[in-house]
Amino acid sequence: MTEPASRPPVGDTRNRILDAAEALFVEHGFDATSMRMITSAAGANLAAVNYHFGSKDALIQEIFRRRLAGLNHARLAALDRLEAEAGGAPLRPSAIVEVFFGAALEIAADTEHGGHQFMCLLARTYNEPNAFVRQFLAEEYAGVIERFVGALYRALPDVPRVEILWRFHFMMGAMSFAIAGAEGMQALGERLDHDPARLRPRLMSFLLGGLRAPLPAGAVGGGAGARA
Amino acid sequence: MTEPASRPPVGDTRNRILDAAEALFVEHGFDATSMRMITSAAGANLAAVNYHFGSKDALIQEIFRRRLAGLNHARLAALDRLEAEAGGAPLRPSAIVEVFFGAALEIAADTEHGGHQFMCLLARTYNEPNAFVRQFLAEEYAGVIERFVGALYRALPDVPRVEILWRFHFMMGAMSFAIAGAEGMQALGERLDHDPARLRPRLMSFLLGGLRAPLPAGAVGGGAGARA
DNA sequence: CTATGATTCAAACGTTCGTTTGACCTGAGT
DNA sequence: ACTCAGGTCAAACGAACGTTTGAATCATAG
Repeated sequence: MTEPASRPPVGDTRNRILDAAEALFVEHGFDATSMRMITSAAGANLAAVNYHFGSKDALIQEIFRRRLAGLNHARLAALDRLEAEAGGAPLRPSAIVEVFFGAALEIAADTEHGGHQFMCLLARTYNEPNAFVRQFLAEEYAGVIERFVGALYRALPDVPRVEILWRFHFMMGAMSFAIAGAEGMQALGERLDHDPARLRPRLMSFLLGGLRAPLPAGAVGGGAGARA
Repeated sequence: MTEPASRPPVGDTRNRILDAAEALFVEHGFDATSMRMITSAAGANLAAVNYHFGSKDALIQEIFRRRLAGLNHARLAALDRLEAEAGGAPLRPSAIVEVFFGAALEIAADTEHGGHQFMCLLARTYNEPNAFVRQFLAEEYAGVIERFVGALYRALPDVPRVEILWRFHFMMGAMSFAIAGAEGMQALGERLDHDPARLRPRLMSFLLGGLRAPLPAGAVGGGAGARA
């Protein structure tokens, strides 16, 4: 049998390693987290990572895979539902933005099961120079981005597609900092309430304001974006 | 004499190391760039880094120091000039945003002297987990952020200061992705023109749209932000 | 009870890391 | 000519890295 699925002390070494590695990668980064740190934090033997995953790189990929699959599937399903309800009519931009970025914020609000830690890791990884990590993220996201950018294009027909792509990119940056940068922000001087319940409306109004801002002078169709 | 300042083959090993290290850090990150990569790219001996800088960490700090000092000084000087011209009247939010983020985009547009490379490195480093890099950035930025957030607060008296702080943070995220994420964006599927001359108005209209967006429901003074 | 496959373990592998050392070159000061 | 400080160099340092190995352990199936 491949998965015994019996009672309590099941093959959980694998999961303990995934959880410990995720937390350590958030705290120190990929390169600065050694196999010995991971396995000792997980209470496992040094060889356990290579036994269960094959290599450190494969462990990193598995950490992202197990979380991103659910996230992006939920995003696409929610967009499908929205478009089905609209029955061919273009969606409201705010609804599209809510689906994509709200899904991320919901995971980031889950501090119990490591969701917040993972989203910090993911947000930082967008700018990771490591080649195979970038490629893995790009493959995992390509289809989702295309779907959402397309939906926004239909929702904002006056805005050129390239402008929507750029603004989507800007929105990703704002979300990235909203999730991962809160600690770094407190270091930057001032007090701020870090209530995760208030983060969502804060980020959403900023994102929508940016998305629907008047187009820059050079762009075609130079008018305002559209209604939300 | 400390600086000979004589003719051609002056003590430029130090500068060659700084330039080579900057480029390599952009391409591979801090941890993945070894001293041997740096010194061989700079055409110097392996021991040269420790001789001229003391350690790898000190080299990293010096790379940021020599660039950030000028950038943040220029930002503060431009804000001083703006406030002097206004003669006590609050500034236009768009002018404040232009000064802070325009200064970064100007350096990022300079591909000749490594400005673009450095801004990519800086943008990525905002989310760097490395402890001493974070602290160094925080110290370097604390005063500047406080000045600009204060100016925005006077320009937008209806917006609570904490909301301005958050939106400034979001704007930093958008700028970070605007500068550093362009390559990662192309990997995400679609074609996009990467004309640096168009990047600035694109980002600026997005930032201003977000900054002046209606406040989220929970915030005090729930009205719109302000004029720009 | 024994055989089997999966898992854990201590120990070592070879490599690369950042740093240090001491000799050597060079050019200006006396 | 000699000194001496600033700079460069090849070589080595110990430590930590990711990975591999082969034996020990364990639960279960025959």
